[in-house]
Amino acid sequence: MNNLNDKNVYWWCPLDEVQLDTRGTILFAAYKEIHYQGFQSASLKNILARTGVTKGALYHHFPNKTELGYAVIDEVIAERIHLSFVKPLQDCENPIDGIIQLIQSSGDAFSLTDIELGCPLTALAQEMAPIDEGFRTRLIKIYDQWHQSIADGFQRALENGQVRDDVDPFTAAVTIVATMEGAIHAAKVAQDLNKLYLCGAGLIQYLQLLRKT
Amino acid sequence: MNNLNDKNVYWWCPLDEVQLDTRGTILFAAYKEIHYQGFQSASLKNILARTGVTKGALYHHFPNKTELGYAVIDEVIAERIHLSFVKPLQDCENPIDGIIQLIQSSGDAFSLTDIELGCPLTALAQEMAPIDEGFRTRLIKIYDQWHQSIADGFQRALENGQVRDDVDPFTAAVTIVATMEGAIHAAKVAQDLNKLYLCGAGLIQYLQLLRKT
DNA sequence: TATAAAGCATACCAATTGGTATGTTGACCC
DNA sequence: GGGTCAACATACCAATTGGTATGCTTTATA
Repeated sequence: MNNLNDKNVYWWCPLDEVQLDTRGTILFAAYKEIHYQGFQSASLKNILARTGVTKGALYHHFPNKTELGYAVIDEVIAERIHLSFVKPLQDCENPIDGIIQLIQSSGDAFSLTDIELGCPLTALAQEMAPIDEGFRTRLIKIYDQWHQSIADGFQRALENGQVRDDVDPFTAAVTIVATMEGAIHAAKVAQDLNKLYLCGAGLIQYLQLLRKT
Repeated sequence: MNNLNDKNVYWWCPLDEVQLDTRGTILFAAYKEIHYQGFQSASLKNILARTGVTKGALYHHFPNKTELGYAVIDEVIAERIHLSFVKPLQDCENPIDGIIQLIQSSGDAFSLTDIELGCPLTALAQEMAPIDEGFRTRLIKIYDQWHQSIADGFQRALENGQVRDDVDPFTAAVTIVATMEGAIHAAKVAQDLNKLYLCGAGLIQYLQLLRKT
């Protein structure tokens, strides 16, 4: 089995150097451990060993492993997705231009390490959605916001006559998110950034075709 | 945590009633356990308990858990994906029509149970690709074949003048697979077939726009 | 019919798991 | 200066994990 633990700074994991209090230290280490191993296989022992924090401290701040997982979603992953994919689209005048720009800039930003681990949201959702309802509701909330932000953009674009009349905003939003997550997934399995670029190109072509001619 | 073990027959898991030899019984039970729990959390104890097979029998047919996982990919998942998504496209004259038909028919075929667990290929790839190279190489092989079958179709369509000249066959293939997997993922997290239908509609719109006008 | 090997079954094992119970320390408050 | 509480630290625990060693049948083969 591989070991990526030495690579600490990457796109999904940017706040590695900042000083954190004990709770934050645990939370962030848990996030990294979960991102790499998945939640069920994430080892508290590993988290404690890597941080130097003791078990007593962990169970002082979190009642159990599940609640620690919930906190990771609410306080780390949600913010990360919002910053990366939701916020950049919120104030653009043309959503198609905005998404294309997002695809291109994140294509530049992603390193091979990012691709090796893939999107933490996708990974956790794949693993935990069928198993624990608490995880699922927290994860779907993030997706809902993501979908909504894109759908809102398309709605405005529709009113401004920037996209074809037969485009349904919400349908387009869910499809685009699905393609983006599928793209990162494809690159992750292949361990090859080119797969990401390919899907990016395909998605851009799709978006261009949605413009009103 | 939920328990889906009572639901035995679904799209991803069709050969539940057929008689199997000991090796096949273990393999199939392992497939179901892995599909539900993931590989790392899949419990040999569970597999044995559910099948009535003993540990001695398991370790007679498989040297260890990892090799059992490999066998599940090679002998169960690969075949399942091929039958569901690759073969139906192999002999269609127009790939766009073929894929649209595939989307519609699998939209009908999928039950809520199918969506709850999602695509076994995606799940295993998300979990194991970064962790074990043996898993990754076996999984990427399946994706490669899937991509190639669609790319071949688009290549033919390009030559027949059925799609726009600016369509790159392989780019389109990877993008379409990404969207399909992303669609199943979205429906899985939402536990809602409507998300699947939405993405299906979005993907069909994309495909229609790829036709030569 | 003797022999070898495949096909299991039972019992055991070290290591790891999440979780808990109890103790200690320092800061703040009255 | 006694009391209180948050913030830890240490030690321990039952359960589960994948894996192994050994023994027992049944079947094919010579």
